[in-house]
Amino acid sequence: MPASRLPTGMDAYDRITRNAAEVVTDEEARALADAPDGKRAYVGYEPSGVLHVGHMLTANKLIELQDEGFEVVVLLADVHAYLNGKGTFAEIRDTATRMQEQFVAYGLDPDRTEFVLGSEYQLDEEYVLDLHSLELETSLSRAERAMAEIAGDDTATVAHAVYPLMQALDIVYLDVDLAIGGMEQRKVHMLARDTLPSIDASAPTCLHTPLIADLTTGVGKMSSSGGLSISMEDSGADIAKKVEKAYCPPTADPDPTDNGEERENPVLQLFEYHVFPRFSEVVVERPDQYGGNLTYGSYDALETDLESGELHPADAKGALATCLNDLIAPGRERIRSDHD
RNA sequence: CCGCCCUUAGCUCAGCCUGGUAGAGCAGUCGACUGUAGAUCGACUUGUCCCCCGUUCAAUUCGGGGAGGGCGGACCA
Repeated sequence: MPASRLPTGMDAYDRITRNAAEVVTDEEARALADAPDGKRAYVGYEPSGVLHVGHMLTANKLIELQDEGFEVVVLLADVHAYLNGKGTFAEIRDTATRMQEQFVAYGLDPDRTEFVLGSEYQLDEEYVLDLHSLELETSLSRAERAMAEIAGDDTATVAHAVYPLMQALDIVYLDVDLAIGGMEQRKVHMLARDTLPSIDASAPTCLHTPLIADLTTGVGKMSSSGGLSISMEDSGADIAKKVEKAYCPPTADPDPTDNGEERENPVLQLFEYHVFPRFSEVVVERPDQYGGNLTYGSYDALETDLESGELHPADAKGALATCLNDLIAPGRERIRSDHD
């Protein structure tokens, strides 16, 4: 497994915010970057049996933050998963353990990562009363809007309204300075920033990672339910097949669809957000017929070559599949041995 | 609590009035064409017709009940 290798010449602020879609606020992030030691960053995940690229994208950021001196907390949000209808409590608890193992296999240092099960503290009387206090401060429609990107299209339940408020409280109870999440978390985090002062708690700084576009269309975000997604249980052949099918015009900025929907290039996104943060060098194997192998030390160089036509998408895809497979292989081994 | 509308393929829906177990678009799969994918052609696949009871030779279709969803009203001295 390659260690994360950050480009030289970047200051702490640049490294902390690298590949972020958004930071709230910039000033707060700069303050954290000035004195990162002992500061705490966290991400909460609903336990699921198998990590997918979305989990790994935020995990990349956690690994980088560890290297910057942050204390990293991973919340295995079993109660949240239960509130979001992900199964019985016993089932969810079981998957939490496996998820933790996969994060470690992926590269989170077990000695420097605090894994916390939500139910360890979220059912305490003090927590529940604080939660009710936040409920008093929050309109139903605000809570519902915060959850819109998280809870599918199913009818909103009372559980869904409570869910984001618990996320806000978690930030207090886990003593978090920097909340990490995908862009789908932004409304939850904004809600936390708005309402936490009402219980005399300080609002967190937030850093949001981009969402990888749908693999086959480049539209919207990759979902584990709908289209293709890449997960830790994929075999090398599975990954090769999925990457093969990916939408990949020779540009980082594809034209919108006929319906006017914005499109991204998911292959380039995977290079940018998954491959280069973890590999210092990427070798693209290319038949002599087309010019032989290419080597890239940065995402920008690869993007430039794809745009110019020097790098053909089919060759880029081959390298992408190889890299993704290398990233996933340790976790896949972990899953396999669990099944035995 | 009262009333109205909805529930059929993965998705959006048609069909039901005038019973004979079902269709379109999109999606998906495969092929052609591009050194990837997409676009474009060509072919193909898909269903406890929400559940229960009843009428009938026969119910997705008619009747009753139930569940889930949407909307409106009432209550809120």
